[in-house]
Amino acid sequence: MGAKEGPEKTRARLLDRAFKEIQLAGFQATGLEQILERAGVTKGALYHHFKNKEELGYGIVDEVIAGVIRERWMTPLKDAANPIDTLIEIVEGTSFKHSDIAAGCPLNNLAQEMSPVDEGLRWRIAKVFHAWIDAITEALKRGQEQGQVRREIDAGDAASQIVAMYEGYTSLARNQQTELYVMRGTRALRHYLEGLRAK
Amino acid sequence: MGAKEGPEKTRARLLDRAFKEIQLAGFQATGLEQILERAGVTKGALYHHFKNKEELGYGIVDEVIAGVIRERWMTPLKDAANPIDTLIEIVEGTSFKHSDIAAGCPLNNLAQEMSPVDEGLRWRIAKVFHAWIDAITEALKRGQEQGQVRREIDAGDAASQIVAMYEGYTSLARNQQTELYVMRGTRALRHYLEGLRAK
Amino acid sequence: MGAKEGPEKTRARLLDRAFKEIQLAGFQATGLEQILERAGVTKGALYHHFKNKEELGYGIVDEVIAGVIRERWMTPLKDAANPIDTLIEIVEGTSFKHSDIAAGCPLNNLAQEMSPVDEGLRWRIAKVFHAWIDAITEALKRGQEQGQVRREIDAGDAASQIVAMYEGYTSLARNQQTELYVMRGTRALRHYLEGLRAK
Amino acid sequence: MGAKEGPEKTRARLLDRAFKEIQLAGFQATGLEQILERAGVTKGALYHHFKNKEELGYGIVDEVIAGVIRERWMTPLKDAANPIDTLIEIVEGTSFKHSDIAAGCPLNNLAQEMSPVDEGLRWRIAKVFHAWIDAITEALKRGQEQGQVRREIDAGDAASQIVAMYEGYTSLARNQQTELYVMRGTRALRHYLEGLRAK
DNA sequence: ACGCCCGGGACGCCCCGTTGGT
DNA sequence: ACCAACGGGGCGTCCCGGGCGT
Repeated sequence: MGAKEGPEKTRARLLDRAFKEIQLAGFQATGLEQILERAGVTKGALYHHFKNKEELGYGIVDEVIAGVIRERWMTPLKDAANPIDTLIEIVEGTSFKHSDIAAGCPLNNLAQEMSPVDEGLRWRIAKVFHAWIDAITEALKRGQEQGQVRREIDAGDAASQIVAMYEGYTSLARNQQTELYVMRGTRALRHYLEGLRAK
Repeated sequence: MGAKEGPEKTRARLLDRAFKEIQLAGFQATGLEQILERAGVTKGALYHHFKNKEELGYGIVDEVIAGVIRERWMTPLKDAANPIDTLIEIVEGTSFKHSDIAAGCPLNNLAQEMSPVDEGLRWRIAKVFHAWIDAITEALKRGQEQGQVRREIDAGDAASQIVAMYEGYTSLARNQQTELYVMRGTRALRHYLEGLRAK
Repeated sequence: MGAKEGPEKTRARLLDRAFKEIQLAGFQATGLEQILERAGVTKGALYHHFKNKEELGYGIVDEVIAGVIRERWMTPLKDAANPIDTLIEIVEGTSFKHSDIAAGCPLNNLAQEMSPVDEGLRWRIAKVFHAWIDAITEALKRGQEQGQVRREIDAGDAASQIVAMYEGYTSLARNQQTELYVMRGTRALRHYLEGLRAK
Repeated sequence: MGAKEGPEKTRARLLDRAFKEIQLAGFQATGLEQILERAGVTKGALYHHFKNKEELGYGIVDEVIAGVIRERWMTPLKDAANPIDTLIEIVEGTSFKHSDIAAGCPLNNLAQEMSPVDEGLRWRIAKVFHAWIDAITEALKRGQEQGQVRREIDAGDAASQIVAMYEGYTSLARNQQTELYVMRGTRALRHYLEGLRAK
């Protein structure tokens, strides 16, 4: 089976595999059997760890996706010498791999698909978005205090702008399946970020 | 039955109602029976006009959604005296109604949900996005010729930026269900558009 | 359209095409649309000539299939100098073409598929079988009077035996899709028929 | 519920009931829901044991029908002192009950209905027919070795003749719904079998 | 506690034979 | 003779519990 490594391992396998499958086909289009098969786990095990598909989704948002965002954005920003430099680095690190372009941003994907369908999921996704924007806001505020970021801008507005642009371009790229919009997106974001620097 | 106004009317009712229901719950989560019931049309009529649910989706994209975008964006831009003024008007016309915020942009909603699930749908959505960006690009180019838009900017880049920002903020607002991101979005877009004006 | 040749022509086209399609896939598995398309006739026309699919089936049995049997068996037997010679000729005329083997005997096909499903159809098929066996019986009786057929055999029994063997081997061949059973069938039938000759 | 006797029991119930219903109305005309209801089993159970209706059909052919034929023909022949006596016993054991006449031979019924519709089913049915004829062939050969069966006949041809006659008369009887053809069939078969005896 | 097999039903989509109005 | 509309099922899928074993 591959299991026999303790329940925590099983749970992690489930979350990990479910996240990947859902990323490929969307939440509703992904059957539990499919996840189970790929994870090498049985239905009994799934329902031991999660009450239902919805709660599996909660786990994915709260643990997997939030983790991805945290690792990619929050952690680097936490102890960044200069938030703008760090943000540029993050943005420029965007993958140009075709599969990554087609994958899009997991948080936004789930948000768009599930927001009207499942209030609990919507709410959890909203929390992650909020935390994300908040982390950027805080970083920019610190930048303002340190004289690296222009004082007259509203940090919250700027953080929103960064996330909105990021999601907007990522969405476009995902649908168009072209590098073009990834390029335009990173360029536009860098341009915007440079414009935030204090003179 | 409520019909009896010719087949074209029936087809239109189907498309219209399907669009609305899908906008509320997403494509996959919306059952055909539900659409049928609300439209006051029978299953036979549906399958007379459309081969299957997928082709109904194609009709929605090609006719309904493309029509909405065209009406809201393309038509005003077509004979705009000044593209930037017109774009600002469009952007500022964004509804703050709670239901509209929760609805989001139908094109982007479908794009995010269905792009990985249905290639035919993805392709049709991509075409609409392309036409949309193209219309803005052309309008900006005309603005450049007429000395209303800064000559040094790339019209295509700017058009992408406008659409990306619009979709990004709309997505955020839809998930957060707050006016905040609509406000931030319109403000940011107006700011961006003003920055495109020739001095 | 190809029509415009009077209603009788349309009806004939319908029957003919329906017979062919049903022969290929069975009665239930053959959709009306399929028949209609191949016949180049519209649904309205079909329901003008036949009350429903069932009655179309009746038409096929009474007119097309009965006609085939009549032409192949009854007519030659009607004015046969020697019934045994004629029967042997008929039997040896069996086609070895792969498509004909797979087609089987239309009467028996319909009989096996539809007898438990549609009493009206069963009854009409039974009538055709009866007429068929009857024709052979009569021919054999004439043969007995003319001293060509052994007097001690029961003509009805022998006629049944001929039809039963014919249908039995045809069924086998159709399912096995091999010439083998056609060969064995014709050989066995000829052998049996020879055995009926008066010494 | 009625079950709770292990999965094997459920599967058997499904096969058994499906066989009976199909025997009454044909494969295509028999709805799964109908089978399920009569079997006292739910759809979930059905699709746990079988991939789809087709595979249920496979199960019926391979397990139920093949079993019936085996029990009725193969097993008695296996250790028959004299194959001809045994065959006559089998043939004379044919039921004259009206419901049995109308039922016909399950193997031939399925063969005629489904051979052109489902290749997988056709193939499986063909295998059973082959095994059936083969068993008779072997028995006759043993009879030849033991001096009970005439040496000059071809055992394979004779076996085919037996099956073809059996199926032919059964078909006729099923369609005509008369004992007449069962009588004629058994009489003809006995006559034929007696003719095979070594003098 | 953890995992597995078997089973449970509710829909989901779609196809089919059919009927009005012209 | 025809187009448009009708609506009943058909099969299959999906998410989910319960009983057992370990």
